Amino acid sequence: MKTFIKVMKALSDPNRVKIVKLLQQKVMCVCELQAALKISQPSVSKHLKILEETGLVDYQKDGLWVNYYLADGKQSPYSASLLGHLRHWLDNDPEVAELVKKAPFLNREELTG
Amino acid sequence: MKTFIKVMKALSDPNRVKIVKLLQQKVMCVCELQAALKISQPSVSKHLKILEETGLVDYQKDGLWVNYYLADGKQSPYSASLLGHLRHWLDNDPEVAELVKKAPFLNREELTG
DNA sequence: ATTATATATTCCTTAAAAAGAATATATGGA
DNA sequence: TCCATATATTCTTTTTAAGGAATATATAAT
Repeated sequence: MKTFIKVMKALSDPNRVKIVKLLQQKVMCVCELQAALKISQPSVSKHLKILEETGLVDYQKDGLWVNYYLADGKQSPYSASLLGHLRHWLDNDPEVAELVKKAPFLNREELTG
Repeated sequence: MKTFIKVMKALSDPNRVKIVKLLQQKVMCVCELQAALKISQPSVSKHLKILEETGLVDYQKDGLWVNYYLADGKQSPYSASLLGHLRHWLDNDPEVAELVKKAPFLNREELTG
């Protein structure tokens, strides 16, 4: 029950769902997600931690950058299933569509200059 | 996005998830759910309202009693999908298993005597 | 070593959710 | 009409979650 609730809670926040939809487009660092979502950097980091703890995202460090990407969901069947559905769910949501459209142009080099 | 978040939030509470699992067994009135979950009657009513607003459960009045049952989920693809998964998810959860086992013996006549 | 910078953590404030007690509503029966 | 009862709603309190500001951590470059 606990792990199920955790996954549901993780996906009960619009910003976290947006992060998932953004990571479907490409691997992103914290600063790129921050730029896309227009919320503070600490807030992004905290959301990412929650997503990571539920097996929805994973990361790999690369120097100063931390690259986040969607997990394979093997950690729980709930994560795997929801990640699967979210591959198409919400694609028609205006806010999500907007973010997805801009995703390719997010560039950590430009953001950090 | 809003309806998706609503469904996720609705299923982010253990008592509401338990209600869903109980209603998989049979149609139940508020007092039967209350007896099963061991929480207050107002609390059960409020949980049911949340589940109903997200298209997860529906009800039919029968005199003083209100019979709740699982909705067909047609209200949203998210509800439908989650209700589908929950038909087998959590069946091995100890708490859920216990509730499910006792469900057949919940009887509104005995509870209300 | 010192500095710069990307990210994580802590702290605090505010908002949202859950619980029960008390109360209201509605239906059925005398 | 009056009473009993199943459920819904309101009110209040407590807990949980989200946000940003400030701070800490870690890595890279000079």
